[in-house]
Amino acid sequence: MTDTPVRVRIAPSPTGDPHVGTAYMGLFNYAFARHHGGQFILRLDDTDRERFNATSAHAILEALRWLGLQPDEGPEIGGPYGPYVQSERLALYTHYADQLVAAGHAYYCFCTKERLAEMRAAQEAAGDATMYDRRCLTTLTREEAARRVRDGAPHVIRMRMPREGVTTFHDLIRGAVSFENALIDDQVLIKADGFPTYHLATVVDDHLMRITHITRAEEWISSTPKHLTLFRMFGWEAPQFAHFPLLRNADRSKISKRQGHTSLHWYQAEGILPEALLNFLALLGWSHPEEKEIFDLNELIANFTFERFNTSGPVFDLEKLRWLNGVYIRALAIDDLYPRVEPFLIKAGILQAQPVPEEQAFAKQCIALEQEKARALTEFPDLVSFLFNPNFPYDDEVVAQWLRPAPAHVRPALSTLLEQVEALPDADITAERLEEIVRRIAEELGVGAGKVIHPTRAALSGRAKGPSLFHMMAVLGKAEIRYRLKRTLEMMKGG
RNA sequence: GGGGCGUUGGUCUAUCGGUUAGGACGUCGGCCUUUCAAGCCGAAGAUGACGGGUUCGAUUCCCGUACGCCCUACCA
Repeated sequence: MTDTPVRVRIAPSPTGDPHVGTAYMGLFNYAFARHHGGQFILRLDDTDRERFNATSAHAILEALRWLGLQPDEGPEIGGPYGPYVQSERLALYTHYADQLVAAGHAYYCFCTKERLAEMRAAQEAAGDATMYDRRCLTTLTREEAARRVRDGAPHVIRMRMPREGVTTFHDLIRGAVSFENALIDDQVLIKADGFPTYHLATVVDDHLMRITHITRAEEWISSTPKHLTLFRMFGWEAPQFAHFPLLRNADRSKISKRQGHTSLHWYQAEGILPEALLNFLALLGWSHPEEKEIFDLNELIANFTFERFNTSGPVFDLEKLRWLNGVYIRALAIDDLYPRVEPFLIKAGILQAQPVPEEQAFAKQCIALEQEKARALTEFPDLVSFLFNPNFPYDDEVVAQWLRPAPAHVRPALSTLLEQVEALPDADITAERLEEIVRRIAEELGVGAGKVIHPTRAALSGRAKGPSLFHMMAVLGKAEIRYRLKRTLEMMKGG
C-alpha cells in the first residue's frame, strides 16, 4: 500500500432510473473510501449519446443522497478534478487519443459498420474469433490515413493492442487474473461521433482524477487488460483493481428490469428504508466478520476489507430485504417513523395533503399501533385505514362469524359495552380500563373473553385482524367508539 | 465459437486442511396471546456440482469435466 490517499469512484451512465447496481457499487466504494479516510467520487459516464437521458443525471445524485452515500466530489458538487461529467471532457479524450496515434499506439480506422459486420460474419463462419482484422492499419500508410482524416472522412480511432505476451493483474477480490494479449481486440477508443468509448474515457479520467482503486462490477474483468494496456501506453501508473460480484436475477442472469426491480425509485416508492436497503446490499457478496446480519453503514465502514468478499454473484432476494426492512421499521422511534410514513398516508388519500397537528398526532398513534407489523412503508395505509374511516367496510367473513347472524351473547355484549363507554369519563378511556370493562362483560355473560373481544373488534373495525383491541379503542376515543358501536348494532338488525 | 469469472440446503452466507458443515431469510410445528404480527423454542432441508489427484486427513490446495454467468459493439 502506498501512502497516497484512497480515491475511488463510481461512474454510472445516466440512461434511465437510478439503478440498484449503482447503489451496490456505491455502497462498497463509499465504505472502502471511508474506511481509509479517502474520497468517494461520482463521475457521470454519458458518452453514449444514443442512450443518454437528461433527467437521469440529477436522479442518480438524488438517489445517492437518499441512501446517505453522498459523494465527496461530483457533478453539482464540484471538486478539484472536474468537470465530473464526461461529455464535458471531450477535448481531453481527443487530446490523449491523438497522443496515442502519434506514438503509434492507436490508429485511424475507416471501416464501415457494414464491412465490420461482414468481416465478423465471415470469421464466425470460419469458426474464428471475431476481431478487427486491422485492414486500416495494414493497408493504409499513416500519411494516407491522416490525409483522409483531414479530408473529413468518417473514422474511429482504435487502440493497437499488442499481439504478444500476457497481461496479468492482481484483483483485490479474486487474486491473479491473466489474459493472452493476442486474443484481445483492437478496441475503438474514439467513436465516429467524436465521443470516447468507456475504455478510453475511464482510463483518462481515472488517471486525471487520481483514482487509486478501480472497484467496479465483475462484468468489467474482461476489459481490464485493455485498460491496463492503455495505462502503460500513456506511461501512467495503473490503479489497483477489485471486481465485485454481479447482482443476479432468480435465474442467475445479470440483474435486470425485466425480472426484478432495478430502479431505486421502486424501492423508495415501495417504502423500503434506505438504511435497510444498504444493510441488505452489504449482505450480498460481503459478510460481517462476526457473522452479524444487522449492522449499519458505520459498522460496514469499520469492518470493510476486500478479503471478506465472496466471488460468486448473489441472487437478489426481495423476501429477505422485506424482512430486514421490517426489522428497521420496528427499531425506529415513532417520531422518526411517522414522518416517513406520512407521505404514504397522504398518497393513499387517508390524510389530506397538509395535515394539521391534530391529524398528525392521531395518525402517529395509529402508526404506532401497527408499527411491528409492517415490512414496508406501503403497508401502513391498508393497516390503519379503518381507523380513519368511521364508516369502514365490513369484511363478509367476519360479519358472518360474529355479527349477522350473531351468537346470542353478542348483541347484549356490544350494547353493554356501549352503555359503559358512554358512562366513562374521557380520562378513563385507556387501554387498561377498557380491557377491564370488556373482560367483565364477558364474565357477566358467562362466556370467554375472546367471545366478546372478537365481535367487538369486528364491530369497531369490520376486520378479523388488527391491532391490540384495547389500545386501538383508546386511540379511537369515546365518541368514535360510540358511533361505531351504534352503527354496527344498527347493521346487525338488518339480517 | 473464443476468452474470463464462478459453483456450500430454495435464497444470502460462515469455514482461511481436522466442525455432528455454523448462522440468516423463507417453509413447517409449538409456546405466548384478544386476532394479526413480534418474540421465544423446535423441525425439515447440504453425500459442500461431478471425477481425479496432493495429504495422515479435504468443502477448503491442484487438475479435468459439467453447468452458470460475464465479455466477445463506433453500450456501458
